[in-house]
Amino acid sequence: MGRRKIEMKKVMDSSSRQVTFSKRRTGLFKKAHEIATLCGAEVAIVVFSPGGKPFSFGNPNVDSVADRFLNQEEEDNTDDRGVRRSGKVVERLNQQLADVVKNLEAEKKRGEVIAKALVKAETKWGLTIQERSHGELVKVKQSLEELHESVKARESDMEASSSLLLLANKPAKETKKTVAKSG
Amino acid sequence: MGRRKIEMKKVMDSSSRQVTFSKRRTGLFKKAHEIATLCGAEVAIVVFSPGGKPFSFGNPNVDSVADRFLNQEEEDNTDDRGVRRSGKVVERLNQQLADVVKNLEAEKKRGEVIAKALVKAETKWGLTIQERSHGELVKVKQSLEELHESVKARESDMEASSSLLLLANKPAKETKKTVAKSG
DNA sequence: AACTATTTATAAGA
DNA sequence: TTCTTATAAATAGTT
Repeated sequence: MGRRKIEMKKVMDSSSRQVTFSKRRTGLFKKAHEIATLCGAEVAIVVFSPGGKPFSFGNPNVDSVADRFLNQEEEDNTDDRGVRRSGKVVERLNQQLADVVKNLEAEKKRGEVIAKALVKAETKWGLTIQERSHGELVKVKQSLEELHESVKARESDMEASSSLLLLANKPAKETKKTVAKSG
Repeated sequence: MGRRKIEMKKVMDSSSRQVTFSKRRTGLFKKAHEIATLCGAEVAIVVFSPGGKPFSFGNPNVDSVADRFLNQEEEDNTDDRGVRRSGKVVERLNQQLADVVKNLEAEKKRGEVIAKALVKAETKWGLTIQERSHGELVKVKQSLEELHESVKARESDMEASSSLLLLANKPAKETKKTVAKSG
């Protein structure tokens, strides 16, 4: 779209590649803004420049769109031809997933409320937040450590599951070993 | 860009709004593909149509770009002048968060591999994998989701704590800005 | 950063 | 929906 048509391959000159990136990023984000405005669509874009710098566009914002996408990607279990794969299993998993997500959303909100309250309190009373926040930080740290432990625990679970899978995958029909463990 | 210039406001006719969306989504993704190709840029786009249907584009793929973006944002705690905000505490917390997130990512991938393999196995062998593995899969997925959400919850905590810390350290100047961002 | 000659994207229309 | 086509926009090369 300019003085000449260009080949659709990587621009080799690093300098003009950067220029092209800047121009086109602007154009891309403009288009995104337009489709959002014209169609009431939610959009999120993340781009890394050739230099590795991140740029983002979001309407209403990147995070909310990303969350929405991730949370419902689980529902999308169609294959290339748009045919729904394995019914019940996926369906059940989705159900459980939905439950968990629901619970967590609630927790998340609770956390936000508390955080905001804290900040407000500080603003209003000018209290010695430092001490108070220190307590908070300690809690966070503890939680993180617990989480870390949790992750480690899960790792063994995963390995157990992997083994299971390997068994399941083998054409073997005789090896009816009692597949134990998971919790 | 067409027979007439149109106002940049929401198209009121639901039908033509859908048409506009389709056309522009195509164009948007094309542009994204081009900037990726020409500049070697990584791009991820998620769009929800006015009807609420999700569409995505990713190069190399949505998830990897999203991960890169999210992980990187956690690392970026510099202000406008490139000065690192609040020192050791936040730094440590960030470090820990990064570790956890890292673990999570690994878990997630492994989980996906297993899930896919399971589906394949089922298709290929027509075995009653379903029953055997169902319990396992459920547990794995559940664990992963719990873990994921836990991490998210922690992130909220982190932000809250960080806010408090920042307030406590209040250097007087009020600047936002984090990463290049528009929209 | 601007400036255009061209190429693209796309609003209407079929 | 898919294709056409008249125009508006984006942008490659230039200054």
